[in-house]
Amino acid sequence: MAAVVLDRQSVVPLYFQIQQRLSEQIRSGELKPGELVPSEQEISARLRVSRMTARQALKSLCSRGLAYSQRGKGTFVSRMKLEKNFRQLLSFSEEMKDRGSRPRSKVLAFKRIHPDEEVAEALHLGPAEEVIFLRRVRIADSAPLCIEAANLPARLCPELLESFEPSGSLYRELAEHYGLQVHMADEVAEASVATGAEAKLLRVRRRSPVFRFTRTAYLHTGQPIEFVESTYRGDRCKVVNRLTRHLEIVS
Amino acid sequence: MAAVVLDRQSVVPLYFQIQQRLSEQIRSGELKPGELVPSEQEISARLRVSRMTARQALKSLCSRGLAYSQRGKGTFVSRMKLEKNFRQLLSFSEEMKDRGSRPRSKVLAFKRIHPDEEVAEALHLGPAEEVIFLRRVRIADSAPLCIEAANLPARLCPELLESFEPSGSLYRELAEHYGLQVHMADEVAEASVATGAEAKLLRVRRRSPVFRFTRTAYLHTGQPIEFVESTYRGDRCKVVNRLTRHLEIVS
DNA sequence: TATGTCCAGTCGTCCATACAACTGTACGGG
DNA sequence: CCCGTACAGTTGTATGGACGACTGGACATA
Repeated sequence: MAAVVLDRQSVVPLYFQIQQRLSEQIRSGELKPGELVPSEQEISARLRVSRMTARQALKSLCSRGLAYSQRGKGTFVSRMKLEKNFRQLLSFSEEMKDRGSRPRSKVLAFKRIHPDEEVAEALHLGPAEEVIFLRRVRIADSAPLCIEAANLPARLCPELLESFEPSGSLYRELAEHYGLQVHMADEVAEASVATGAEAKLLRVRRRSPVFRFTRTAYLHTGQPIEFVESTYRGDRCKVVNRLTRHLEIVS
Repeated sequence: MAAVVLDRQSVVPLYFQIQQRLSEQIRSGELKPGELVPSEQEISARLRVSRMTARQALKSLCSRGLAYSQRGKGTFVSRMKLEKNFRQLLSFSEEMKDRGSRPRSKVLAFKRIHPDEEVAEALHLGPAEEVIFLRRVRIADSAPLCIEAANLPARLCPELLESFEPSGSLYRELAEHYGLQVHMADEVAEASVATGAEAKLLRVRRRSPVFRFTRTAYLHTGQPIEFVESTYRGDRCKVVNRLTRHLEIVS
């Protein structure tokens, strides 16, 4: 494995090339869980990079959960299950594509409205600011999966009503037309049962179990871009999460 | 705000002191959302630290979601709602304490058993390895909140049956007695309705909405330490999550 | 006016080095 | 045999410097 070559002309940073190399070795099993990963010094010497660069590569490995460091001992490959498929922020369309389904939508409403207080608050709207409102039934594998009602600040996507085909992917439209990249979201999930109206739209029996989600999505600046309320069929979805124990140092 | 003093003798790293200082200024409103945070150079000059140290402070601010950096422009205070109360990995006891309730437990079972296949798989157990099994009804504010069934590898906490008072905090026992720090967990949540037996234990009506959680907790080495199945009353809990859009660079 | 150029400010990457703190092992003295 | 010391290897922190890439504005030019 020694015959490593870094491309020093590449636009890809050195530390990232190193991190990719190590990731591959971990995934392929060349480096097994619990084993020692090459030390900072070793990487530094072997690849002729400074220790700080080697260190940056190892740190990004750790932050991705593939390894962990112990002061005085070294850096080891994590025994974690997998680092895949854990709850990322995906749009409905992306999620379906991931699962190999073709997403479809039935549009119930698509208009510009004055939001209620909760929405205005969540989106940090000024008084009298309007939102684009989009309510859809989302369909996967020919059966309804959820009812979704999204609100977006009209100020940030003023031509959405004209340019967007409302059964398509909203996130893609935002990215391609307005350069708006959704970066993260806060989500609240509740367990509940379907109302009569919901049951009809979702084609389940009344009082069937459902998830109710309330989600606020943000750009990387922290600017709120979307507020969504959705109701998912309980029999067709699970919520997968990775929780970390972020110990606050209390000084 | 210039009269800043860093304690260079402290065990607290310089970058951390700087980060704390900036966090405070953001929280107190001295630095407002959207505003420019002191640049790396400015911090470096003002506090007489190297630029790398200033940089480390800003980076940790960003990773905590309080700020974001833009190449060529600067580092800005995030417009994010708050950075509190988002889903950390907390034990039941910790969570209750956070909310100001006194947690109680009714122990239904506490014994050493041979696990079924699902549990053995999740905990990476060898053949014939045993687990400590603990099943409890968790009570908050004098009313049942959930039923929780935990499995721990007996190898890692061999004396638990003797030393642990099973209505207490399991995580604290693990930390204090065995030096085992839970670091993260993967969790699957489903929306469902209570069975007759569950309804009785939770004191709700049959077919009331519930969350079913399946959680595997890990040490920072990735070693699985706990596998829990629990059923929460849907009317008494919400799941709050922060999702990030972790764009993989595809080379 | 419109356009292109230059420049200062900023973050991203990378280098070489140094010391502190911690771990595990080897060694020697009691 | 037990215990402390010394030492080599590792990560954590910190310094100081360098260059590249990008942004935004000032300025000159067409």
